[in-house]
Amino acid sequence: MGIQGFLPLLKSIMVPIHIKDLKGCSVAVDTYSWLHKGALSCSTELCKGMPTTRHIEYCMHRVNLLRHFGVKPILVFDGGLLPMKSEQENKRARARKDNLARAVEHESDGNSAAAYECYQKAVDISPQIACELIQVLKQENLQYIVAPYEADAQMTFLAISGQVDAVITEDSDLIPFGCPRIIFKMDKFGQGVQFQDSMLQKNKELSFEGFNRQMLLEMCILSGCDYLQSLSGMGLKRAHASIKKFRSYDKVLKHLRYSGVSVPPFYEESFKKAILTFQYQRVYDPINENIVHLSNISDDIGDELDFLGPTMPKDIAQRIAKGDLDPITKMPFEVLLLLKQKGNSELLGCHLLLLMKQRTLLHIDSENWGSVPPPNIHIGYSSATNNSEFTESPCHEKKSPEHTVLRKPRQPIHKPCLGLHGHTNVQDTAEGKTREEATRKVTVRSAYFQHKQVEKNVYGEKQDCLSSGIAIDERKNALSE
DNA sequence: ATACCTTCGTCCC
DNA sequence: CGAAGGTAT
Repeated sequence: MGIQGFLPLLKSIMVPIHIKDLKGCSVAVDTYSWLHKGALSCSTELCKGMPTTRHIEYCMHRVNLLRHFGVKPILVFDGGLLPMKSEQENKRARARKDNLARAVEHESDGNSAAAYECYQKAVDISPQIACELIQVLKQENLQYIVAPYEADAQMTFLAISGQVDAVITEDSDLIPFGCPRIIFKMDKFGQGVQFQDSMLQKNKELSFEGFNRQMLLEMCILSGCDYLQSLSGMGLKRAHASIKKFRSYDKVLKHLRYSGVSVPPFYEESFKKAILTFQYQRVYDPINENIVHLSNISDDIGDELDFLGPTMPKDIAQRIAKGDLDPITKMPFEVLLLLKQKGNSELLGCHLLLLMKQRTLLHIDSENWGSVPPPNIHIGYSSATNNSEFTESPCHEKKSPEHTVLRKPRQPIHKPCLGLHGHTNVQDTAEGKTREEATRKVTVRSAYFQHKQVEKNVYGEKQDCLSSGIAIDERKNALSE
C-alpha cells in the first residue's frame, strides 16, 4: 500500500528536476513501475501469452533517455517474496485472477472495451517478464540487479552504499527505508520531482523538527505500511502527531492502551518485525557478490530473523541477481521456458531428474534452505559464468560469449515456439501459478533504438526462441550423458 | 479536521 | 501504485 498520501504532504520540499541535471551520475531504477506502465498498452497480449514487446520497448525508451543525458542506469528488479507481505501478495494475486476471469467473460460477450480494462488490471509483472527485459539489457551491456527480495530495499542499499547517486521510483516506501535521494514521477521527457532526506527539516505540511530517522520510520509504520496494517483510525496525521509527542512507538502504544484503545498483542510484536524489515532486509551487494543486510546488524538483534525470508547460498544469490534463476522458484529461466513450451509431463520428469542430479553435484541443499514453500529445486549448470555484469564499468563487450551466441540461432529446431499456445491455459491460472507468460517469446535484438526500422525483419527471422534454443541444446547434451 | 472508501488514470494511437 | 473526491466520524 505504500504510505498512504505521504507524497502530497512533502510537496514543499519536492523540487522539480530533470534527468539532465544528473549528468555523470548513476541511478538505480525501480524497473517494476516502468514495466507495469509499459505493460498497460499491451496487457491483453501479455495476459494471453501472445507475442509482444511493447513493455520492453517502453522500458528501453526510458533507459535510453537516461543514457542520452549521460546518466548511468542500474535497473533493479523485484525478487523473492517476503513472508511479511504474503497476505498482501495473495490478495493482489486474487484480484488479478478475478480481473482475468472478468476479462475473459467480457470478451466472450463481445464487450472488448470492458475486457481491455479488466486485462489491464490483470497484468502481472512476473519474473518471466523481467527475464525478457534482462535479455535485452544484457545485449545492451546495461547494468541490472535482481534483488533477493524487495527492489525498494535493494535500491536503498545501492544509494546508501554510494553505488548510485539517486533512485528513480514511484513508491514512497523508499522514504521510510532511508533512501537519501529519490526521484519520483519521472515522465518520458525525463522530468520529475526530487526528494532529499536532508530537506525533511524544512517540510511545511508536516513538521519534522526534532525527528530522527527512527521516528520517521516508526511514524510510517504506525500509519500503515506493506508489512503491517495500521490500527483503525490511525493515518499519517495521527501517526505524525503521536510520534512527535511521544518520540517512540512503544510509548505511543502505551498511551493508546491507557486511553482505552485496544491494541492487539500481536500488533506490538509485528511492529518490531516491521521495523527490522525496513532496517535489515536482505539485499545483494554487487561488490562482494553476496547477500547482506541493508544495514549492519548488531549482535544483540541476532535472534529470530526468519521473517526476512530464508538466506541463501552465495552462488544462488549471484544467479538470482544476474537474472539466471527465477527468484521465487529458484529454477533456471531456460528450464522454465522449455517446460512451458513442451508442456509435456514426460519431459518434465526427465528434467526433474536432471535437476536433482545437478543439485547434488553442487552441494547446495540442507541448512536454512530446506523450508521454503515452493519446491526448492535449484540447479546450476556451467558453474563459473561471469558475475561481472554489475560490478564492472562499461567495457566488457568482448568478454561475454553467450551474448554473441544469443544473436545467432543456428538451430532452427523449434519454430512453433511463438503464437498458437497460451490460449489454452487461460483457465489454468486458477492454480495461481506462474503459468502462461513463460510461453511468450523472448525477443533479443541489439541496438534497440538505432535500428528500430529493422523491427519487422527481426520478427520475421524468428529470433525469438534463441535463449530457449540454447537451453534446449544444453539440456539435450546433459540428458544424453 | 481526519480517516477511509471508491474511482480513475497510468500506456498508446 | 498515487491522486482525487466524496463521505462518515
